[in-house]
Amino acid sequence: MKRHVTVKTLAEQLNISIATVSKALSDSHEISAETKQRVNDLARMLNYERNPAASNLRSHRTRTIAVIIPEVANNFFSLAIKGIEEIARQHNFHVLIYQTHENSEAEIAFTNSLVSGRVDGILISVTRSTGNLAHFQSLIRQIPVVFFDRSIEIPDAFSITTDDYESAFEATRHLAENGCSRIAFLQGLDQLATGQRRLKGYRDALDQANLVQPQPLVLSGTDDPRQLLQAVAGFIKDKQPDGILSSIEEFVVPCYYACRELNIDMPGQLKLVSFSNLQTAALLKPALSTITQPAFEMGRLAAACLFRILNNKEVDPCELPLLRSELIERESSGISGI
Amino acid sequence: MKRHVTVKTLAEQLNISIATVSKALSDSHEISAETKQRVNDLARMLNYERNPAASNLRSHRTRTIAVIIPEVANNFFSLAIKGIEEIARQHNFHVLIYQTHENSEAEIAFTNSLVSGRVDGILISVTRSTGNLAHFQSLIRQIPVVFFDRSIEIPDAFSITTDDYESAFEATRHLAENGCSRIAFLQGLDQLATGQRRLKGYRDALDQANLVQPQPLVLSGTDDPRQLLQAVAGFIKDKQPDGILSSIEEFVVPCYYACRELNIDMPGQLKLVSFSNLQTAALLKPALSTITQPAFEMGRLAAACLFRILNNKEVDPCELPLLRSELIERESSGISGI
DNA sequence: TTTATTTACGAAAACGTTTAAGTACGAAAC
DNA sequence: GTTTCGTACTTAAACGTTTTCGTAAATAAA
Repeated sequence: MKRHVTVKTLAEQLNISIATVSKALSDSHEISAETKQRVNDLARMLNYERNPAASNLRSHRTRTIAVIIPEVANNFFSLAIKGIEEIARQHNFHVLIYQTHENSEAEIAFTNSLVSGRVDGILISVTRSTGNLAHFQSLIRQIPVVFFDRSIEIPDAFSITTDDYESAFEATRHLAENGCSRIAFLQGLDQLATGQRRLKGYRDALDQANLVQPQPLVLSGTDDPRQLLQAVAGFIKDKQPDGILSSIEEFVVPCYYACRELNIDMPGQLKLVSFSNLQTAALLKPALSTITQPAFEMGRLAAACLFRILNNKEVDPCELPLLRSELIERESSGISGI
Repeated sequence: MKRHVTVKTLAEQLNISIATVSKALSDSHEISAETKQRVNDLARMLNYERNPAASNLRSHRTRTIAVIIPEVANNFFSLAIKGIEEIARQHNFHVLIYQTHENSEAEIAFTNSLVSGRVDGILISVTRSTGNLAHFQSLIRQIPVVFFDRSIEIPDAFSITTDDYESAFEATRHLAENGCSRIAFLQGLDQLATGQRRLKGYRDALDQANLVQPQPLVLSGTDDPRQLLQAVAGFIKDKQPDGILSSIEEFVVPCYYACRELNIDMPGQLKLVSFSNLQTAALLKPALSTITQPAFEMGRLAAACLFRILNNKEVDPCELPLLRSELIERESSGISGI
């Protein structure tokens, strides 16, 4: 095991001080071009890599960001991570991943463990049960934070979201126009502003189409994914909707299975539109109508926003763009048959 | 902005030395129960979080692992990450994510940037074009590395893989038994041992069924995902297979579209089985027959293996379990119609 | 010529931990 | 009664950078 090469090694071999080496490596203007050249050459030759711990400790910068999300194994979030990682790469930053599994206590534990200088900034899509605003109030005062998709309502918080209200409104109207009169809403994000916006879009569209039911047709999400099928099947059997707008992708598979189980023809007896980033939406039977969020673009934008903040550029929380989702009408919400 | 709380703060308030504080926080046997109690109480009260950089620098341990994969936005890898993250959580470790996008130079750059003490260990699923064995030879001597799924052939390297040969063999036989005589293989991992094993399973099964063609029916993957549809459609049109075994999930959507485009009835004229972790496989039209790898379990296992190594437990590279994939026969490889 | 200013570098002090080595004290061993 | 030992601490030196401040020489301004 040969000795690890440090700035000291380089300094000794070149007969200069470690300060000069350090400055040369970070391309300081204090150092002559010639010296920089010599240092870089030797560094390359000896495969020198600066020790990140020492560097972080001294400089209070980590070149690392954290991404906190409910689940990695989800089409939306994995696409978002892809976008985030791409931007981080451009800035030569490292990316830490944390999954909350919709557990808001884990979320708090993660953020707490991050404020002590492990990362320079945080990108977060909160748990569906996140309610502790005070925690985030204090968090965003300690470290740069950008929320994406699932944000919470804090003034001055940076968040990148999509046009939840408009797309839910449009999808609901689309169902109404295609003949649905009992349109249900599968809510997965009850407590969140994101979920509330989608719900409001749905409600307003119902209102406008004069389809408001005496009893609301809204199903709240369950925590246990294994119970989802039963919950959805029970809901459909019970409420007999002829149209469904699902606010999260997780409901899609249960909906399809429930229809098979209950012998319901989709889209004949029941039409479905879902927020979803399924690559196979068009290949399903029937092809799924989706509200497709620009997940990749959201990841990129959220990360870009964070880096602007980290680079001390002016960012106005109120002027962040609202990304547009796309309603893609396919068989599941169209006329029967193919 | 109030002063950050460090061991020094705690030491001063308790009138003990910082060494005692540090040892108390790490539950050293040198410290009395009473002192530990006092330290921990104060730490909690002041929201003390140990500075990771200082800790890493001094202790040469980071409590961080890196995961290097081709893509996050892929059902197999996102499930694997989920498993990895779960195990890392149990050990209170942090997880860094790096995407290579199948670029082996990026892979080398990542690993090089990691050996200088940024992480304690690496989990990697290599690029499909990874060929530089020497690089990995030297890497595994510098830092604990565990390969998963896409491994490379280095003696003494730890790798967690599935029964690629057997499952490819079985799937091919399944196609043959269901009447296919011109069975093609869509190769996505040409250079890798993983891909070679799958190819061999396919070939041996063809051989056994006496279905070897004079001209091999093998399509190599392309680098550009946008060209995949054209490549697949061209291949099918050209070679006229009546059965396809696809070695990666990326070929699935192109296959379905190609069939539509070429007006080929699946499974009537062409049957398909693919390595895949699609959640919607059963809902496609026709439902997709898959070889489903235990991605989540692989992630867990690979991570567990890495932690055994990090904890200096004996691990014999040759005795690592071979995980079993599951062949799930559905409509796409079955009899026509539903 | 004298006095600023600029350029290129060095000395040394951080950054916040961990840990090796040392110490004081009481209890047990002889 | 001395010696040994274990317990519960302290001291001080790392770990490998970055950064502040200082300085000598060279150049420009006066």
